[in-house]
Amino acid sequence: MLRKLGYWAPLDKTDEAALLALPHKIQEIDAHSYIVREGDRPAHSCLMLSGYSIRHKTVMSGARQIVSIHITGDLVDLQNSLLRRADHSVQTLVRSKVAFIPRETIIALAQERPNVGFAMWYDTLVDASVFREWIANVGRRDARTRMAHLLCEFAVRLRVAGLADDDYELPMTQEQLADATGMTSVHANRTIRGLEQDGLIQRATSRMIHIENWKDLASAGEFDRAYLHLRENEPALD
Amino acid sequence: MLRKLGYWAPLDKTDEAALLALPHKIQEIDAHSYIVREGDRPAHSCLMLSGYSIRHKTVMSGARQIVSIHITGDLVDLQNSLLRRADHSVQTLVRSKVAFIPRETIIALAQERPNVGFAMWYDTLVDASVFREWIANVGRRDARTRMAHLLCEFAVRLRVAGLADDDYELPMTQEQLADATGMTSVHANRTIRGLEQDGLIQRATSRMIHIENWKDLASAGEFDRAYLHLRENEPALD
DNA sequence: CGGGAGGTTGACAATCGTCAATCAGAGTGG
DNA sequence: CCACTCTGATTGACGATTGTCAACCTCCCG
Repeated sequence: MLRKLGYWAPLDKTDEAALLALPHKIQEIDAHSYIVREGDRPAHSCLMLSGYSIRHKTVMSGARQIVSIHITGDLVDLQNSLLRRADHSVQTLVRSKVAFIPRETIIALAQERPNVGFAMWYDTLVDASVFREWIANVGRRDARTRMAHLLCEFAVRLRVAGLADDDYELPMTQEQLADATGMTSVHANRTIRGLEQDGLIQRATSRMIHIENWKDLASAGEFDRAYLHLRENEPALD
Repeated sequence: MLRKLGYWAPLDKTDEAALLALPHKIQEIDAHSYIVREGDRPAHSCLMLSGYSIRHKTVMSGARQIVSIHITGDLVDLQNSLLRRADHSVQTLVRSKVAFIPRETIIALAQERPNVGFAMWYDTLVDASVFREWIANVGRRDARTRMAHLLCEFAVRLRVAGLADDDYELPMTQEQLADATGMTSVHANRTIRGLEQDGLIQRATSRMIHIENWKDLASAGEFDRAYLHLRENEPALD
């Protein structure tokens, strides 16, 4: 479970053992519950063992912006817990299982085992790369492109994590999709229907996405997976 | 010079000495030159010794999005150099002095000296927090608010670095401001003139900004410096 | 069967982009 | 010192994308 960290950096057996030996508390969390709230001083980091969560910020006018979406296996809260004060909230999308790990033990482990520290640092760097792509996404692409891009990103990440094939569950309401892409829920609806009507995706229910035509969807979303910094031997989607 | 890292994490004398002993090559770089291009595999990280630089991405339609702006003292390129492949470009805004440090020596130092490694990791975490704020900025705020927010961020960062007081140089064209805030240069012009006409800022030339009324500007920009994760004893701007 | 959350649709308005022209200032060569 | 040129700033008219408001629908669940 905790081994996703080894994805980029080489970890030996003792590193892995040390990770697995980290003290942690596993908890089932209801859908739509907050794990961390903006302004908190969280004492724990957390790892998604199952389910999905989002990170979001609230601007003063009251609007919400989702800054990232997390799937099973993601280390969600390094960011908030290592910095002292949470600059954003973390919330589950569905009922999820989450492992909480005390902040100090993570820092201590990073200092004792440089390999592990580097792996976590690398994870932070990849996170930052995704953030940069999202800035470009909301800043410089139109609604249709943004939405297609989000669907592509989600598909690739689920695939890499071994959680989906061509069909996948997108556990978000259209309002949440809108908050992630910087538009209104009405426009999100029109946009996603547009993609469906053009034959790029199919939706069995509003939450189940089937990618009809990966090439066209990726092209509509101007999607290039380079920013995810996957391993080079990772198979392409189509 | 290299000591800004000690801002957040405690570094002892030997850590500082090790940082200063890093092999590096100092270079003067012309205005508007690329330090790294998207797609490169850079072998060096760099530190701004003087001047300003930006990081930007280009979307397929050709539009450009600036994802961050860097000032003297910033460690600019940890992101690109540690990840193997640059997902964005780095470009100087003005003639600048830059120290290049080989990627491997940084990684080695981080592993030998956990304190230094943690300090650099922390720097990455703060960078990521700024990215998140920018996602919210371009995703959920209107043009006027975005522009005011950018001006506030720049003012605070320059102030903290000891590089400016109430007046400061904003070494960007309006087209670059537009690329940072996700609008067009025409709209950036109208927006910044709007702020000036409402008495929030004054401009001696188009590059010299004087903040007339910090409270109103911060409020117009919905600016809350928490996301910069400054030290708590950092004095407020006004 | 009723209630509620989320999805869908239409009419209209506001923000912002596009295109194109003009202006201002800095540097350059004669 | 002056014409020339180039880049960036400024402005107006117009159009496109996206937001707002409001209604209605559909499905799920107790």
